[in-house]
Amino acid sequence: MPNGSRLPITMSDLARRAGVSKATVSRALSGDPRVKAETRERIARLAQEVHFTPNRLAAGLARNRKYALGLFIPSPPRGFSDPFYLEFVGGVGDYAVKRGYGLFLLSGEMGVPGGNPPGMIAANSLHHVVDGLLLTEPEVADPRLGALQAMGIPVVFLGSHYPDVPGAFWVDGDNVAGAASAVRYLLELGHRRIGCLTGPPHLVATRNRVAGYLQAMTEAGLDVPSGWSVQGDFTEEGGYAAGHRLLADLDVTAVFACNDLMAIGLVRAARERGIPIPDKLSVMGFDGIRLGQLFEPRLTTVRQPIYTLGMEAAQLLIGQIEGHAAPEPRRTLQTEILVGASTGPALKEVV
Amino acid sequence: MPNGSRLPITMSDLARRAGVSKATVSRALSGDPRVKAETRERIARLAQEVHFTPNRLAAGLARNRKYALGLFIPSPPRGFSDPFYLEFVGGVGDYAVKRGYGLFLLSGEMGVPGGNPPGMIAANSLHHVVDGLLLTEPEVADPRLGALQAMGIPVVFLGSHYPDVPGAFWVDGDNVAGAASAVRYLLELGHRRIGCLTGPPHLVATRNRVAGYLQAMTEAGLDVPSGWSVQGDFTEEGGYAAGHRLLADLDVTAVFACNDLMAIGLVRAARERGIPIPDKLSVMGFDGIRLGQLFEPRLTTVRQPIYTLGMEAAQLLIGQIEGHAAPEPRRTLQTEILVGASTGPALKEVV
DNA sequence: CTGAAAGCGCTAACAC
DNA sequence: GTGTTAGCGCTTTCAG
Repeated sequence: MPNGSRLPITMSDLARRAGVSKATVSRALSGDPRVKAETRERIARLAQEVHFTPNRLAAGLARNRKYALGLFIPSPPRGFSDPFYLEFVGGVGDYAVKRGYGLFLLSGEMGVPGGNPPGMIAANSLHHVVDGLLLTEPEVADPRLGALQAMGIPVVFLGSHYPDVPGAFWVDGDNVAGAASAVRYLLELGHRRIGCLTGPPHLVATRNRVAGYLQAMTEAGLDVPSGWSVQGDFTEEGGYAAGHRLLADLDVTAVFACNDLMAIGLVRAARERGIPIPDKLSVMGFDGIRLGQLFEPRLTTVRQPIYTLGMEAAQLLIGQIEGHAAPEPRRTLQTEILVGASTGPALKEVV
Repeated sequence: MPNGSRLPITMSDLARRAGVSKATVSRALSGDPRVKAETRERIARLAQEVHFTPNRLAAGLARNRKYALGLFIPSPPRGFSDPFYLEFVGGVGDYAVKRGYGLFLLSGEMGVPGGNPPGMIAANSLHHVVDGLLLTEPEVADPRLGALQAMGIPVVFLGSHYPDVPGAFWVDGDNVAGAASAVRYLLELGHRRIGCLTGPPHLVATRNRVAGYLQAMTEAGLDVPSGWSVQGDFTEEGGYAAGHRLLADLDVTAVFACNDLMAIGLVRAARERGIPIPDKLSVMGFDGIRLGQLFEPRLTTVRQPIYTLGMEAAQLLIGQIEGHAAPEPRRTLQTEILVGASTGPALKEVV
């Protein structure tokens, strides 16, 4: 029980008991330097005693604020079912609450400016629900950004933009460098014929990871025949299907998959074709999801610091909402390689 | 852009344009039968035209409501990382929004009545944030229920209670019957020596699934030596460790694991011990998570209708909040068996 | 059937 | 330093 009575205690109650006005209580509690230190402390103590907690809705109404961030659930099949997002949500949530914000779960398409999404919230009532939005999976020339900017709603993306949008805020793992480091790791193992399992081309993540792949290959002076790249869709099933296409005639000794789920699908396809992993084919993923570490064989992958990304995203968003200019509206965090059992040295090639 | 101007249009604006009072607009929009049908329609049409959306915070303030449900993230390691919860969240969210509620993400312990949770929200400000709570993973004699009831906050659990709490609301898959059906499936395959990989005894889910296991075994006239049951903790690692203990001397031909994650760990342990699955050991899980279907071998399991559970949970909670007595404050949904490749016929036993 | 007016709990000028 | 007074946008008596 927060207090003796049934109804929660209000600021007026507190003011009455403290023998001051509501305004003073409000100021005292918000640390306004104008109230005498002594009164401020007395009020603070009293507030503690009676377990007073301000009503955020009322405060929000008066200040035209919601004290809530909206978090869009990525559309299926990826969704939160990608354990990756949980960690992200954890980072966002922990930081948001520290700053007095709640986290609203949203979903739906909201691709079109005026369109009402089918899912968890109507785009036009976003104003009344949250102060700002956290979006995931940016697309190339993402239409959501412009729509939201036009509505005047602060947005931070988990994922960078392409082409670059001047006013945009985002946090991201270093996809290009991460992918390049993955390929370099495979190169060190002696692989030369390295394929790439890409994602949907409209996603920025795909673009950047493929760019990293090509960059590392080029650096190594290697040619990349078009047959070495096949397109998946970031799902396990997609990786499986694309894997079969890629492995139809086994022209590569290693594959860099643009995410872990596809890597897993690829392994399944390889298994069906009797290709032993990692003996005859090395497979590397990207993300570092837990499933990859439970999988047999444990996936070698590029791990992103997703909890931290969540914290930073929330920080950026709240900064934008509260109007203190962010020193840098974009943050790129470094990735690291997680070595599993899905990669191994290249066979000596018999030329 | 929701409307021409920058600021969202308010009810007063609408009233002015319609040439009526705010009160009438409010009544018209809430379908109050007292307003003349014609005026109501005129107002509704106008509201459409100008893209009016009521401010839920203001409405909430006036009616002492938040129009938000709180959803507690289960504590790690299970968390949302269990893909299962995504589906649950989807069900909850879709229903909640249909009824005009948002979904707030919460986390933290809040085990103790007065205790402030470390996570995403302070227990004592719950009142100001949500109208009701959705909790998962009920424990035997769950302390949270009493604390929340004392605070006067409506609660619905995903999972039944034990011992039964009269005022409690919950939805659940039929754990007892589901577990029993799993065991019966193994019996049909010819297994007689069937082990059980249990969960933490303080969870109701463990209790019920083990009860179902024992029930089916007893029905079949089979004895259950204590060595056939080992305790896990609902994680993959726990299943792996417990699996090694269980398989140290292979006394069973099949194992029913109380959830999929543990079943996966068990398979890993069996693999390490050179026990082929399903040839020498059949393994069955519970839940029907996607990971189990991606796993090699695909897991035979008991699938719960979790999206539906989410819908029903939200329905129960909103009913409770809005004060219309639920016809039945508990709902048990049936499970179904998903046949994978982790189970097979029992070896003829050489007696 | 509709309007006027009083709040919901808090914040923010503006006084003093 | 602190109190007074208006609101924030909506709901809800109470009149009429």
